[in-house]
Amino acid sequence: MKPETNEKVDRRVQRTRQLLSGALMSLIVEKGYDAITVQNIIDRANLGRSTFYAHYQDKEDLLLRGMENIVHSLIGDENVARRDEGDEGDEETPRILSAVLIFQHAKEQHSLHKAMVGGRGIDVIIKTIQTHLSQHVEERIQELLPEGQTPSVPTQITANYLAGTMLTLLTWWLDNNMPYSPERMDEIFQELAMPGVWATIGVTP
Amino acid sequence: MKPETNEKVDRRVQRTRQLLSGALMSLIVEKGYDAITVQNIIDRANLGRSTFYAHYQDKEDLLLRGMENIVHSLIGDENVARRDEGDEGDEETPRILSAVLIFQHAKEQHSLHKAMVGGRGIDVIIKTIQTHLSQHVEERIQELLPEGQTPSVPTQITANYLAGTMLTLLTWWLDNNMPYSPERMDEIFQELAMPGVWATIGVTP
DNA sequence: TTCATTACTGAACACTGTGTTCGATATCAG
DNA sequence: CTGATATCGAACACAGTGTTCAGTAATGAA
Repeated sequence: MKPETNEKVDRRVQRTRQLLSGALMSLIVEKGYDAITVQNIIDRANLGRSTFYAHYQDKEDLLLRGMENIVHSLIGDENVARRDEGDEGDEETPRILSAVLIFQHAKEQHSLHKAMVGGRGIDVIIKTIQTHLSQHVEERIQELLPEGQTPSVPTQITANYLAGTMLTLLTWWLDNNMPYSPERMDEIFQELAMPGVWATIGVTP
Repeated sequence: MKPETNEKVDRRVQRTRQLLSGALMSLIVEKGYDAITVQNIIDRANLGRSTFYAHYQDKEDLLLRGMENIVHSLIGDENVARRDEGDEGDEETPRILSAVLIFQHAKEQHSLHKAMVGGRGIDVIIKTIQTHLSQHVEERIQELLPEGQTPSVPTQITANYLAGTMLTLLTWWLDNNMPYSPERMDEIFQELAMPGVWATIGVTP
């Protein structure tokens, strides 16, 4: 409702939201999303029941509103908002999606990642990540596409395919206790997933 | 007949299980798995509450035990148990996974498919399908692998990748109201996913 | 047909978790 | 200081779960 003026939020509100969000995150790692009750959350955060419902509709609402942060903390901001460029230096192989960053990040915070996307992950989270990644990839493809050329497969599908493959590999890797290095996983990703993409967009790296 | 095998189940038992399973399936299509209560199921099946709990632990138990049928009805028996062979005739392009059958099947029963794997699907079902498909694919890859050759990527990963890609595409297709024909989707699948696979196993189709 | 066995019935119950309400209390900004 | 706003927490109504048990019905074997 209020664009900018609304910066006069009571300090208590910010603190409350942060406590709730933090409580949820730590509980997710500990016992998994499904097993968490609202009572657990407010106990952990030391807040009253009605306070919780004054801020969020339910457990899922809390999860969803904290999603931005979660996605960043899962995938890494570098990847999420990689409008930057870089890749300069060597032109040799353009990168559409740098799997290595994601796998490295997952290794650092593997408890969180495992709770979120491994095993019985939280499907809302997975879908969101998939959507973000997919969008990011689609933009990258558009950039790489030669002038006026039409790929043999709609870019939306290709983007979706790449994002999905990324998550499939990540999930497998986490479920199997990270048996290869992030660098190796990136190699595998590039080797399995990319040839088809290069062919469809008519670029030979 | 089976002398010893404990197949002497009361006809009522079979009928009961079938009613419950059928009730669950129709309810899934109607309102989605999450929204279903045990009460809904027994109302639809016209059975008593205690009868339900005499057979199954809970809603998920019912789902899991009926899974075999479900997976078959989703993927199509031809694909699930494709130990057959065929593929004779033309040797031209060996098929590891025939996506066209799956997409065709999904089109015929798209309400069920959508409820199961589209949008907010049932993750237990998706995981199960992924596992079955992945196993099937791994066997096919082993068959195609030239004598004594070691692929550059572990076959388990490749199989997982292919099954995951299949499901990613299928989900996208269902979520977007099947904008292309099953045949076209199969083409896309072969074009995007397979080149990397051929490269890693050292086969050029 | 008879009859012991096995399966289904359905109401009652205890239990867990949800989401709301409201008066009392604490903390805010000005 | 003061009025506005946020939190507290107990109490409540509600929905769904899973169990129990005495009564009833169907089954299959003799």
